[in-house]
Amino acid sequence: MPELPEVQTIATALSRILKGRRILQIQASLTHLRCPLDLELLNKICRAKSPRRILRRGKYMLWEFGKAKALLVHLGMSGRFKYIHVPTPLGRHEHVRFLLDDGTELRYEDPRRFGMIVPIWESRWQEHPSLVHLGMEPLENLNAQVLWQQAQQHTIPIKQLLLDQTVIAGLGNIYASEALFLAGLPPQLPSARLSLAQWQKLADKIVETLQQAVTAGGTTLRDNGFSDAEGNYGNFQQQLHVYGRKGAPCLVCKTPIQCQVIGGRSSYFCPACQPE
DNA sequence: ACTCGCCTGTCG
DNA sequence: CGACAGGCGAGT
Repeated sequence: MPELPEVQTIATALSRILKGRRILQIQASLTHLRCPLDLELLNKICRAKSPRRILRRGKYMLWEFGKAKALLVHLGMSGRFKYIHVPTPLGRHEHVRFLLDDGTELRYEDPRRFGMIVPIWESRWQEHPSLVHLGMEPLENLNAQVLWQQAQQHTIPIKQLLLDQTVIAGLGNIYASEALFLAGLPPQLPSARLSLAQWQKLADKIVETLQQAVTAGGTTLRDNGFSDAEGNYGNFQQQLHVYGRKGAPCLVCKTPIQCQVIGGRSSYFCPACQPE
């Protein structure tokens, strides 16, 4: 479940690894992840080339090889990259190999196969259907006024709205819970009921949380096992206030943290610090 | 706006 | 051994 900070951390690590390195060949042991793997086109784009840059948009990564040549990569639930610089037998879920020109390789591992690696050829990547509907980029153009306006049209709980990628791109379960805690807002509050001032505070806390998580290199928990392509773990788990802390005392007021399913997702909050 | 299907590891 | 989480897109 990599969210924006984890995807950013991975993109940064991949940029380091691929800088000045050419991709010799892409191999795959499966025909599909979430989408079909078009090996032929993937190789056509990447073979003997080095990505100009690796960008992130929401939870997507873009490996840009040219104006109209790119790989669109999403890690789904369990996708990760591993940098292999010592001969290592192929793991059961290491589905895609990127062989590099110095004898090292990148492997894409994804037990649940919800990720995607999609070649974009001869169309601007900005227009790809997966990207075109994404909402605001939180670290670039989060706008409380626009959020407040959009929220007027929704009846769903605020926590659920924060996970809607067409509204804000890149937030997932961990950081939505944390931002709501810091803003003092209960996750079940109907979206349309937030005042503009509350949206301004929430937007600030979203930015603050994500920036700190990027600085910490993401969040590594037992159930996500996150590490970047170089095997570095994140540190933000030490700064979590509510996520995964059901029954534990609130770090501010010692009230036990509650967990409630909202929109089908576990939502953690402090009933005292986030009153209705 | 809700439901389903895609998957496998982990938990009860 | 069954239930379930969980992002996203397609279908209703």
